Parts: sequence; C-alpha cells; structure tokens
Amino acid sequence: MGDRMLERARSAATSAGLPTRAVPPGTAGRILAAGLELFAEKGFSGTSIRDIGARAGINSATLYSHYRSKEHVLAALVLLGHQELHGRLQHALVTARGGPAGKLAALVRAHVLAHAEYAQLALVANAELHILGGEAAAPSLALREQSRQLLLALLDEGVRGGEFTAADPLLAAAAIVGMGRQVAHWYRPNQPYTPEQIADTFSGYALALVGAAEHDREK
Amino acid sequence: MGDRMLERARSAATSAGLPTRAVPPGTAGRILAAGLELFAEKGFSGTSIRDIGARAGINSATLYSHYRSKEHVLAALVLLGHQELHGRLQHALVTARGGPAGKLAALVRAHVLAHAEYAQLALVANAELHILGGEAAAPSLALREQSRQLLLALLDEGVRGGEFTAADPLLAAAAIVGMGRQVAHWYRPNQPYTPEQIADTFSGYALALVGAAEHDREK
DNA sequence: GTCTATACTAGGATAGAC
DNA sequence: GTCTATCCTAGTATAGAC
Repeated sequence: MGDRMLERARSAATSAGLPTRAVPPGTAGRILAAGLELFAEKGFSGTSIRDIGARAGINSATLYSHYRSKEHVLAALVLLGHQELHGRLQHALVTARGGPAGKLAALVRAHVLAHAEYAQLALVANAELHILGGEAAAPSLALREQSRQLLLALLDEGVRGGEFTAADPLLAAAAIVGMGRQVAHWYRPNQPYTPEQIADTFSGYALALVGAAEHDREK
Repeated sequence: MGDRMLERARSAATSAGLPTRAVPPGTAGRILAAGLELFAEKGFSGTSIRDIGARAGINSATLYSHYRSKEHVLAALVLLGHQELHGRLQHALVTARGGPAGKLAALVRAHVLAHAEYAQLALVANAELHILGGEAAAPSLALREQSRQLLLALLDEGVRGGEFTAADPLLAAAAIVGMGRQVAHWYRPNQPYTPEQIADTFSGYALALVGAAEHDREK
C-alpha cells in the first residue's frame, strides 16, 4: 500500500503535467512543460513564444535551439498526449479480466483516468490538434482512430454475444468517449472526487448505457 | 443598399448557425456570422480582425462601427449561445410530459439538439468563454449555472422519488452534460445521423445512466 | 546552448475623407 | 457607415557574440 500511495502522490504532484518518462531532460523538457501549461490555459494562438520562454526560464530565442518552431512544440505535446492515452487503453484491455463488460469497464476507467490525471495534456491534444498541418497531425489522428476502434470492436463483441443491448455502437461510443473527454475540462486536483472515483463511476455509467446486464456490472 | 444585399446579409448570418431571431440585421449580423464561423474554425486568438472583415465582405475598420473590439464580437456570440441553450432547456422542461424520467428525456434531448443544430455556436460559447474578462463572462456563467441547476434539481427529484437510482447526481450530471457537449465537436450536417436521432438516442443513454426503470423509459 | 539585438510581419485599433 | 491610410504594438524567427 505504501508504495502505491507514494507512486500516486508523485503522479499527483506532476498531475496536470506530463508523463514523467516522456519528458526530455533539461531545457527541452522545461519548454514542453511551459508550453503545456500555457497552451492549456490560453490556447496555442493565445500563447506567444515569449510567454513560453518566460515560463520556462529562458530567453525566447533559446527555444529555437530545441524546437524548430512554436508549432513543433505543440506537435510534440499533441503526439505525446495521444500516445499516452492509447498506451493506457491498450494496457487496460490486455490486463482486463472477464468478458466484454469487464473489458469495457477497464477501458472506460483508463480513459477517464487519463483525462483526469493528465487533464492539461488531454485538453491541448484535443483542442489544438486542428492547428497542426496534415503531416504533423497524421500520427495523432491515426492513434485516435485506433483507440476508437478498440472501443468499437469491444461494443460489437458485446452486442454479438448478447452481453450488451446497445442498438447503435457508433453512437454509444460517441457518448462514452464524450463523457470521458469532458472530464479534462472540469477535473481539478483539489476537487471532492479522486480520479479513481470518477473513473469507476463513469465506467458504471458506460455499462448502464450499453445495457450490460446487472450481474455483469460487478467489479 | 438594395434588397439583394439585405437578403445576402440575412442568409449569411443564419446559414452558418446563428438563431435567426437573435441576429441583428445588416452588417452587424454579417460580422457576427463571420466571427462565429472563424472563431469556431480557428479560435478567437487565431482569428484576426482582417479575417472577419474579409469573411463579412467589409473592410476590417468597418467592424468598429458595430462592435467596440474583437472581444465584443466574441462576447455577443458567447452570450447568445448560452441564452439559446438555456431558453431551449427551460422550454423543454416546461412542455415535458410525465415524471422525472420524461422530463430528463426532454431535457437531454433539447441539450443534444442544441449542440448539433448550433454546433459552431456551442463550440465558440464553450471553448472561448475563458477569453472574456470577468464582467463580460458573468452573464454567460450565470446562465450556465442555471442550466446546470435545472438538471441537478431534476436528478435530485428523481432520486428522492425512487425513479432514479443514480447514487451521485453531481457525477451523473457531469456525464450527461459531457456527452451532450461533445456532440458539437463531431456533428456534421451531412452525417448519417439526424440531430433528432442523436438526441433521442442520447436521452435514452441518460435514462439508462441514472438507472431509470425500464417502464419509465417509454417515449 | 544561451544570450542580446534585430529583422520583419501581422495584429488591433484609430483618424479622417467621402 | 464605409473606406483608405496609418499608428503602434506584439508576434515569429534569425544572426551573431559569448
């Protein structure tokens, strides 16, 4: 318990931040962290190169020794966000126990958890993706589509097997993804709910939404 | 200015997705429509006063004869969006038949419908609200809170009366609002689903989510 | 890698003619 | 109300010294 709590405390400290392992060391990492905060707060277009420099503790010109342009900073963040989410979803599916209901619960739980624990990253990855040109956006769009397919395949499986009654997997997926994504907009670390509580509750909502039988909803 | 220009102004203002009644006639309306499209597409900070002028068919300087600043254009749009949504929610509640389940279905239906039919307006009202200073944002924030209370009161009523089993109305509201809001991000007029289909399906999801009894979910 | 200095562009807003 | 012309600031990015 001690180790897990410690780990959680640590990730909560960097929460609303970047996944630790994905952050480059030194100045490049500080630029990324500064960009994340500022893009989340004021948007990409509302943030200047000088804002980023000030937040990162460097002169704005130094940024160009690490990234080719402001857009390249954004591209790094957006890709990172999509990779983190997709990785978590895959891991959740692989380690989930039980049938479609258990897998769906795990998938939604991971989705919501990611959007709470990395709220800023999710915000930037979702809201500013459209800024990126075609080739810069492509990898993130591909990851997003793959993540979507994980959910759709699961819903189809559940419907075919009779565990789910949802008549329209496409709309069910849109609803499930939507309620999870919005969490990044309102979650704050000092709120009455922990990310885990939200994730568990929302995964129950998802099961109800697809019409999973009551006895399949046990955790 | 001839009738032809007036007609163009009106259709330009309404075709993009502004509630007809709320659009000022003439140039002011075209500016609003241009701002709506551009803010929805590129964001407030990503849109220049010259962009707006070009889209509205006027010189950028002319904008200042109708609005005091670019921010005032945004303020008008954001308020309009929140007013439209709140008005629809109220109307839905007043005209709904049945108990809490029927009211919830009507409320969610109106919420989703608004986010599909006025997707651009919803996008701008939600994504750019934070740009506005305190006094400019206040009326919209107040409307948003009132709308939220409509839903929360309804959920409480349903839980107290035993029609809903949702243990946590706050999280249920967040989920319901979230899935509806996201519709504005993916709805497109040429999609396989009509706004009504989405609204009806999602209102069914909301009922399932709060644990409304099956026999209460009839339309 | 980091800074200072600077080139150059684009942006918000105003003045004044019509 | 609308335009042309313009002011001034702030923005992205580069050059070159250290």
